[in-house]
Amino acid sequence: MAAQPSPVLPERAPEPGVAAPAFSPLYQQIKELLTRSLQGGEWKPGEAIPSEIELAARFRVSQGTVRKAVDELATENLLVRRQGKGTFVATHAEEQTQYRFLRLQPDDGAASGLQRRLLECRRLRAPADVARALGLKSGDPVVWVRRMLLSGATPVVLDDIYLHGVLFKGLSAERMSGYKGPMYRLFEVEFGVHMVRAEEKIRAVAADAAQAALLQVAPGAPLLSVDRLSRTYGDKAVELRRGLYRTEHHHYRNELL
Amino acid sequence: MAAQPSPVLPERAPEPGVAAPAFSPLYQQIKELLTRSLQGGEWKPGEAIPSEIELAARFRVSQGTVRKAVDELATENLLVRRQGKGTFVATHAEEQTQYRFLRLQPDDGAASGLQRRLLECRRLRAPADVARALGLKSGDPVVWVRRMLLSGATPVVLDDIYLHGVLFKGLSAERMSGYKGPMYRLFEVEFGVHMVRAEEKIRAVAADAAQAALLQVAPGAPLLSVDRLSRTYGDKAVELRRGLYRTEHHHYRNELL
DNA sequence: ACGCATTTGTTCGTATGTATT
DNA sequence: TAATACATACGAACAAATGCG
Repeated sequence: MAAQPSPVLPERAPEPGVAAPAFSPLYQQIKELLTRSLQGGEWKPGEAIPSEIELAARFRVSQGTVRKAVDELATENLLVRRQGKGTFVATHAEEQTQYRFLRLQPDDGAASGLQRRLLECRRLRAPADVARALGLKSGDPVVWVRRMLLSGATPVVLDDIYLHGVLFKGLSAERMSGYKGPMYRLFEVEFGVHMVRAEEKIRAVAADAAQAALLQVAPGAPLLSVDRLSRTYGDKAVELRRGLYRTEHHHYRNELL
Repeated sequence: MAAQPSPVLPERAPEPGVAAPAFSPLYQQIKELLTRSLQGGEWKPGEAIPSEIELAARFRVSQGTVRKAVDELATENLLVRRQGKGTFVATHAEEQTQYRFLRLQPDDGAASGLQRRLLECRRLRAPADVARALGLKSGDPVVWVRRMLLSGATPVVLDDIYLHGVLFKGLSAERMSGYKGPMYRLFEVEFGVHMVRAEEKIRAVAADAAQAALLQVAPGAPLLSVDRLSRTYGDKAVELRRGLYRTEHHHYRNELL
């Protein structure tokens, strides 16, 4: 391991006016350095990061300080600790729950078991609202994907997905349709884009004619509208997803802490 | 290391049937003891609990072990740490955000500023579904509250609230209408019931005639239906709340981690 | 099957820094 | 200024889980 002398050192910045932080605890600095390594791809999703001892040596801090930094990254779901094995970069590729971000559940507890059906996959220029959400300029290239999730024969979810055009350059219908497993896994494995968190805005809307036809409900039927903005390392927004959920036999579940 | 007289002692509980943990780390035991003290009312919401040093002495463990237990209770929002002052029991009575559990937001960022209007407050016998949710027998007494939240003159939320009848014995319309501030504060101050967490099930529904009239929308208009089950210490369910939200100018916001 | 090395998990102790009163 | 309380940081030891020889 390289020498890499002390991270940034507290060093009491002389802040006169407003009380800016201007200083952060050692473990926060370590956390920041770890995040940057994740962002830079030094360790890829699914891989193990160096042991706490190694990291402590590399950053010239104690094991306990590394531990606190790793703890926080683990509670934020960027890392996963496994006793006796090591600490691993979180991944969508080997997850117990199929859909980590999908909060929709059948009203009876049963396992979801949803089938995918790909409807569209096309490159187009970003509409104004999509561009704004993804931090692009209006007209910049994006990939548009439309797909459905079905429970048996009945449609349950209609998703319109807009992806950052540059990051997802080679994405095509062929590439998607040949794929088993969650979309976020494909993003990760094929494009090296790992989603770390997301934010959703939920509304009740009435189905218009086209949506009603696709979801096999009456026009005007109430649907749950879920706008999801997903972010990768560094909180960079890379996906905007507009979902319409049928909620006659499913519900969106949320824990309030 | 010290002899460690130990608080509860792991002591291999003789669990015959199911594979229970039967052992838990010291800090988990301390956490459990602290939770029990909270539940028993030894420290009330808003009060300070003893310092880490005192707790360490009381439980015969190190300060670090107490710290870890308190850390977890703080991340679960049961306790609030304040550097230099102490650790306090979380309370709804002195909160920055008015409604801790209400995730509804105006589409433009502006502050909510919702007015309350009490419609009903009555004691009745629990319907089967309410009883089941609250862990009561069908027909047991519950308090039913119906109220609205309005943004200016337009209704936004219609809530039907069912409360555990025994715990909220003296609750009446007079007592509520005279009250400023969030309902959960009233519950806490007047009835000693502090809500620690909740779980919501969200659907899109069509407004029936009565709901439409109250919320001033067309019959059949899409509404967000939010069923919330709130729990106090020990995860005891004490409130079932059925909310109907108008989402033309508001949305339900959720963070996915 | 057994033991050993590795890695994270738990617990203790101590010292020092920062915020509050 | 001093006392108190939480926050940070270091070091050490042992426990538990894992994987390998």
